[in-house]
Parts: sequence; structure tokens; C-alpha cells
Amino acid sequence: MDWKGTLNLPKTDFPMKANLTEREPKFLEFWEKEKIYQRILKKRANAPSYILHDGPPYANEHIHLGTALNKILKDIIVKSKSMAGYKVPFIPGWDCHGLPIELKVEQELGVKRGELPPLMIRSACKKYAEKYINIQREEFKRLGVFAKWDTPYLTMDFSYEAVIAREFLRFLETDQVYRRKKPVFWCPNCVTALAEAEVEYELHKSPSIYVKFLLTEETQKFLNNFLNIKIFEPISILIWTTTPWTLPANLAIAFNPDLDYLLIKWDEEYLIVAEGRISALCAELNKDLPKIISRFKPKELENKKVYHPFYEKESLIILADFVTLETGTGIVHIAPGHGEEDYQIGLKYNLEIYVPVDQEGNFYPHIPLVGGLNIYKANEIILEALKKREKLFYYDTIEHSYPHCWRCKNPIIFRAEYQWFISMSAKNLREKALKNIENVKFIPSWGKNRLSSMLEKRPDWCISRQRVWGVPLTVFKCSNCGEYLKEYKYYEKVIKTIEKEGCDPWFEKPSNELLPQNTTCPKCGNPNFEKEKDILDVWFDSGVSFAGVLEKIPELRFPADLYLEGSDQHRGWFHSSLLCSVGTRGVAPYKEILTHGFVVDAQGRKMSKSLGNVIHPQDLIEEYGAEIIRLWVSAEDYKNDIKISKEILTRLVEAYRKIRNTCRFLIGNLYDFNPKKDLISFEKLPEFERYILYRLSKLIDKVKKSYEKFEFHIVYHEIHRFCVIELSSLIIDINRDYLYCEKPKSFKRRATQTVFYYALDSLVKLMAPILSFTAEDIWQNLPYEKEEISVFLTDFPSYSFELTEKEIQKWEKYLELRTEFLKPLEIARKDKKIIGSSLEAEMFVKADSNLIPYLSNNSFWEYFLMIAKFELKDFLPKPNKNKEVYYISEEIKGLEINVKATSFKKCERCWQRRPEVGTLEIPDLCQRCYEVIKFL
RNA sequence: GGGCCUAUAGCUCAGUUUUAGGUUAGAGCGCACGCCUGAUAAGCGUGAGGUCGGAGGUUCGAAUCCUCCUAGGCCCA
Repeated sequence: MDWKGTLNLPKTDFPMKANLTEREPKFLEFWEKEKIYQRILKKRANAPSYILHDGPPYANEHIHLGTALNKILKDIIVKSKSMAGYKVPFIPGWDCHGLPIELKVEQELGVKRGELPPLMIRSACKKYAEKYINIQREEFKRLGVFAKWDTPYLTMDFSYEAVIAREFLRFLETDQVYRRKKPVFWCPNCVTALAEAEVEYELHKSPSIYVKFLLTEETQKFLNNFLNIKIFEPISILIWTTTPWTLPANLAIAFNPDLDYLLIKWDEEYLIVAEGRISALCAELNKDLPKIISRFKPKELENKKVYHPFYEKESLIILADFVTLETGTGIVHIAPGHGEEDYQIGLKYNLEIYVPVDQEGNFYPHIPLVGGLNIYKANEIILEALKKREKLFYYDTIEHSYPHCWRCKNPIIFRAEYQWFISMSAKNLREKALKNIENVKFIPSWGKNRLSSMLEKRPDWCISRQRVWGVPLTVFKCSNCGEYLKEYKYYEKVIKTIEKEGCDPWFEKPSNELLPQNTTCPKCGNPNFEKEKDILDVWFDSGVSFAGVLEKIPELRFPADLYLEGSDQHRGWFHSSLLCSVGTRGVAPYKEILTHGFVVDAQGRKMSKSLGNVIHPQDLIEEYGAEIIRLWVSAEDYKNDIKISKEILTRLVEAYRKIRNTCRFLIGNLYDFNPKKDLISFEKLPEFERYILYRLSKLIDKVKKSYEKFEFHIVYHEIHRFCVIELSSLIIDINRDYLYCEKPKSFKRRATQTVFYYALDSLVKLMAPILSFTAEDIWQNLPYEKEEISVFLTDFPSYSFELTEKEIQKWEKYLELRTEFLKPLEIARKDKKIIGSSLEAEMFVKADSNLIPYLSNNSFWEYFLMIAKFELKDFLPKPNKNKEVYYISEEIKGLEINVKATSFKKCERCWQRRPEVGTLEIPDLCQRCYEVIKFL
């Protein structure tokens, strides 16, 4: 007789194989069609809101794993906060302006900067950004991310552009903006400023010259005194440079305050150089060691003077940390208009940002000696002049890495141009920003230190760019007296225009059409004005998103609860947002900042084309499904670098299957269970079932707390572990007999189903923020009536199944004992080969008195160990070594175990070995099954 | 070169700070071996894996505190 038909075997259509790649789109469709995210928001309409403000990704390429990771983390938060009872309106955004797109567009059109009218470039840029916004939006959606995809914020929206301009004007009218020269990369051939991204480094042959700067009489007098020497012959300070043409712009020479310098006599000349360069110089200049007169620290020389090598003027001696012993003489010639470091140190010493070179690389006509000459021609003239005046100590040429223009491939120069700045000090922006982040919570906590140390050191913010794809610096300048209009009243019309038509009118309309009628200069009364040509740094665009989004959209709120980005954004968006917000609102735009690391390969190295270790999310979706990417995001601790590799993914797929299959088993065994009628109250449940439910409520607590703390890897680990241990290994394995073999409506079976019901209900909700597709899949396959049409409309479970401390301890002891009992069973199976299934085993146990209370219920242990017979004995007879196992526990003192094969016959229905099998009316069956069969 | 951060079994993570540094360092997976064949491209069990990146130091005692080094990441120069 085949008894299988009399069993209550699991039934479900929920497939074991996830087939994620194929099935995921169906759930996406379901969410979209049923407007699930909108429904969630509607359901939480009156709930307290949680504002996670999306940092806008740049719309110029497909998403990569980093962008995917970031958005999935945000999605996990949106979903978990929502299921924890908050209203979470999530407005995605895109950063649209800026150089990378403008460059890409120029490249695609095959034009150089300035070759096309700004409006044409701008329109092409807009199209380009739109294209990638649409691509990225679909890619984000494909990952299962919930958001208001139909109403994102774009920094190129007219309304947003108007906000950018308005916020800039707030800085302007509060006197936090100023204009000053600053060196930038400059291509004299293309007659344009270059961004760092437009610079290529290539080998270039330059002059290498050592130039003497003669001490002034006063300085020499001081030095004689200072070093206690008497030298009346000329003393010179030796510097090294590869750009003789910057010497006309020289305003200072810099020593490193920490280095030692020497006064030496070399070829009858008195010179000053760094001690650490002497031997290198001897080799380089092919000279013998000099005679050393004196050694000194340069601090005392600060603010003393030397003579310019060929102009009738003086140059200042200053101190600068960036001077090194790597090359040259340890003393650096400073031209603040022609180098970044020169500029910075120039600001410190209040030097002029002096630029004698025009935009095409020619000296202005009035400059002595080199006026009107191109810088390369000037190099020759300057060399001649130096020789003539005996200021050239040594001349050579070197080949070194030098910046070139990526378009015309010519060498470029550093040249100061007027730029706009937001002052860190005018209105105490730095101090205010530092003060405000004290109230911000950082995860991880070191983020605060990182952000504040950047704020402490950063220079004034250069916000102007000489480009067209962006929001203009809306400033009018009086054409007569040069006065800038600062009051907002002059700009209301411009802002309104931008709101309606975008920024194009600024580029095409004359200023009198943008200004209010009859505007005249408040200073000189002149009616004509010039528009500023530069545009704003894109970091300003996204930096004011609190104004363009949080303040603008009614369901949002300023400040936000959370900003969540990669750790690079300490210098980026966290930073610019803070400055913009503090500078105009006086407070930080966020209450909490969460940062994640970067995606790296198995060895912890960054992903790069050259290393060939780049993994694309698109490929992973195709091979594994988006769900596995989501699981990966959750499983890794994002506070550090986040590794990804084939092995990691394989492990995750396996873990995924375990979770899925466990749920499948629960579903399959609840096909005839109606929670409304069949649920058994916790108090009435048997002990083991109560213990599992207690463990379940511990899991729920832990998982909910971990979501709150944004520790998603804990969520993943806990859920997975619960499926493996409490469910699969314990209650499913042990109670399977009840499910299959007892009467369908029996207490034992319903009790087990009750546990299954709670476990499944909890798991599906707890996993939903991470395993969104699978949770929805499970939800749709629940065999009983559902409270909502989507799992995302439900709340996290809040069951609390408590046991007394005594009960908990007892069960921990039971499990400890169980582990010990399984060991001799395994020996019986593997070594002695006397049993296969544990059901074939009989176990006899001798134990110390302290263990007796746990072991006195024989039938419980038969059930709990799934064996044929368990007996507690006072004494164990000598075992037959071939046919029995005798085992003394090492872990639990005083526990001796004897295992042998049972002689009981197997019940053909439930496969248990029972003494009564063969003695009943139906000899195939055990007593229990006999009764069940009779009942059926 | 500077600032910040990271380094625990093959993999992913606990344990380290603020409940004071304390006996043989934990979990799950994977692996090996065995079992089951009524979750079956499933399930159960047992076992082997770590000088806690390296070297010093503090201490009776350190994965945990200090110093240095190595490798890697982010941001600057």
C-alpha cells in the first residue's frame, strides 16, 4: 500500500527556482501599474515624515555599481522607514550642468570652445543630460528602487535654475561674494581657460636655469649681523626655474621655514642654498663641493628684500611649507599670477596677483624688456638679460612632464584671471559652518572630523567658471564706473525670466532688457550695464538643493533628516550644501549624514579600466538579477570599502536560495491554514513552538533595531541565520512529522502551522526593504487572505513572544544537549555504519544529577532528536564495540551516551520506528498513523 | 607628500569604543565526509579551517591600549 497519499504534503505554486532575471520585470510592472509607492505615501499621509534627500547623480553616463549601491541603500531606508510607520516622500534628482557634459557635447559636435554660439551648445547639453536622465531613471527603476520617478528634480529645470540664481544673489547682497584674480590653466593658443579635466601631461623640453637674486644692502647687513660674519662682497640667493618668462612676474622668493640653509662660497661667489640640495647640485651642475661659510634657519630672513635679477625693483623673502628638497635649490621663485601655490602664498603675504601676460601669451606692451613678446621669445630675451647682468648661475634644458591642452596639444600656462569667490570669512561662514555641524549626527562618526578639518583649511570658494553649460552668475556691472549692482531689486526681473524661460535669455538678451526699466547706476547714474559672462560652479547648483527641493516641495521639509552619499562627498555635496545653507539660512540642511565607501574588487583595489576589474550592474542584472545586487548591498558593511567578486556573488546566491526555499516550505505547509480561525494562542502552544516564537520575536527586535541604525548587514545575517537554524534545522526538521503525518486539523499540526504563519509573516515583511522582489513574490503567493495588496503597504511585525528567564535557560540547555547527542549519532552513522537516518537509532544516556531534570522526559527526547527510543539510565552496560557507540561528552561533564540500532519496525506511513508496528490491525502502521488513517 | 579611514577563518560578518583589556577568538556560508530521498537542480548531521595585516611596546594578561611599518580606499597636494 502506498501511504503517501494519506499525508499532508506541502502544496504551493511558489517556484523553488527564482528565475530572477525573468520574473523581476513582472513585479516592476505590478508596482508601477498598482502605483504601490503612491499608495504607500497615501496610506502614511498623516504619519510623521522622514525626509531622505537624494543627492543628484551626474547625468552623463550609465549607472555604475557605486551609483547602484547608493540608490539601493537609499531605497532600503525609504522602504524600512515607511514600514516602520513613517511617511517617506523620496524625490530623486539629477545634476545636469557642468563641464563633463559640455566637453562631451563639444566632442560629439567636433567643435572647440567658442566655435558655436552658447545657445547651440546649451541646447545640445540639455538634450544630452535628458538622454542620460532617462537612461539612469530606467536603470534605477530596474533595481527595484521606489521613488517619485515622474516628478524628479533636475538642476536644469527652469524653476531650479531660478533658485540657483536666487541663492547666489543672497550671497551677493549679503556681501559674501567678491571678485579677484586667481591663476587657472590657460591655453594661449585656444585663448581660453582650461579645467583640470582638459589638461594632459606630456613630456616637454624646457630651459632649466639657476638664477641669482642679490641681497639688498639692508638684508646683507642683517645677515652679517645674524650670522656673525663680515662679508662685503655681493651675496645672492639661488633659485631654480623652468619658466624664465615668469620672472618678470616675480614678486617674492620662498624658503621652507623648517629646512637648514647654507651660505656658501662657490667659484668666488657667495650664494645661499638649502643644505639638503648641496650634493645634488654638485652633481647636476658638475661642480666641486663649495666652501661652507655658515648654516642658518631662514625664519629671520622673512620679509627681508632681495633685488629682482633684471628689473629695478625688489622681491620679498617669504616662508612657505610647500618648498621641498626634491628639485632646485630649496628656494623657490614666486609669481602669484602664474602658479597655484604661488597664488596661495601670495594671498598670505598680501602680494599682488600680478599678471604681465595677456590672453594670447604675449607680454603687455608696457612691460619693460619683454613688452609685446610672446612668452617663448621672452624666454630667450630674459636669458640674455640674465647673462648680461651676470645673474644666470647655470643654464641647461630638461625634458619633464608638462601640462598640455587636450585640444590643440600645445603646452599651456598658468595665468591669473578674474574669478568670483564666496568668502569664508566676510560673514564668518567658516565659523558658522563648523559650529553647525556640531549638531549633525555622522555615521560613521569620523565623518564629522573629516568634514570639519576640510572646512578649517579650505580657501575661499571659487564659484565662477568660464563656460556656458550652467547657470550664469547673474551680476550687472556699470559700464561707466564698474560698480556691481548688489541689491535684489535689480534682479527680480531676471529671476522671473529664468523661471519662465530658463537661462538662455541671460546669454542672448542685452542687459537693459533684463534689468528693470530705467535702471541707473546708484553710484554714477549711468544707465548702461554689462552682464557677467561666467557661469556658476556646479557644486553650487547641487549645493542649493535644500532650497530648490526641500523648501520648494510641500511634502518635504528643511532641514532634511538624512543625506546619504559616498565618502567623497565630504568635499563634495555635504560640503557645498553646508556652505550654501549656512551662508543663507544660518543652519545645516541636514540632521544626519551617512556615508558609504567605494566599490572595490576581491583584492580591495578600486575598479578601473586599466586594471580590467570593472563589474557593471547591467551585467549582474542579466546574470543574477537585481535582487542579488540588492542582497549584496545589504550584506556588505558599507562603512568600509565594499568588495564585490564572483565568489561573493556565488555565496549570496546560495544564501538567497536558502532564504527563498525556507519561505517556500513555510508557504507550502500553510495551504490549509486560515490564520483567522486556526491560529493557536501563544499560551496554549507546546514548549518548543513557544521557544521558536520567542526566538522569532528576538529576531524581529534585532532586525528592526538594525534598520533603525542603518546596519543592513546585520539584518541580512540575522534573517539568513534564522532561516538556517531556527527554521530549517530546528522546527522544520523536527516538526515535519507533525505536518505530514498528523490529522490535518490536529493540535500538533496547527501548532506548527501557527509558528510557520508568524515566521513567514515576519520574514516577508522584514526582508522586504532588501529582498523587495522576493518579498513581493512571497506576498503574492501567501495561501491565506492578505491584509494589503502589496507587502510594502504593511507595517513591520510587532509580535512579542516572551518566555521567562527560566524557560529560556532550559531551552538553551536543551539545544546544548541536542548538539551533544547528535555527535554519537553521527559516529553511529559514519564510523560504525549501524544507522542511516536518526530514526533508526536508540539512545541510552547516563548523566550527572544536575542534568537529570533536563533528561527525564524520554518521549520528548525521542521527538526532539527524531530517534526511535531514548532512555535515561542509572548505569550503561558495556557496549558491543562493533554494533554500538559509546560516547563520553567532552563539552558537557558527566554525560555518557550509548547509541545502537533499533529493532523496532518501520511504520510505512511515517517512517518512524515504533515497538507496536506489526502488531496492529494494519501491520504497516504505528499506533499514531493507524488512528489517523481510521479517522480519514 | 598631507588629512581621514580600513585590515578577525576560503567568503560575508560578530567580538574592540562608553557596562572598565581576562580562561581553549565566535556565527552563517563554502569546503570535506556521512545521511536522507515525502522541501529534491532540495533537506539533515559531523568535521577540518584563524600566530585576529606585520613588528615592537605597556600589562600578571591584548584581536581589544600605545608606537612604527606594510597593503588598500576616499579626499587633497
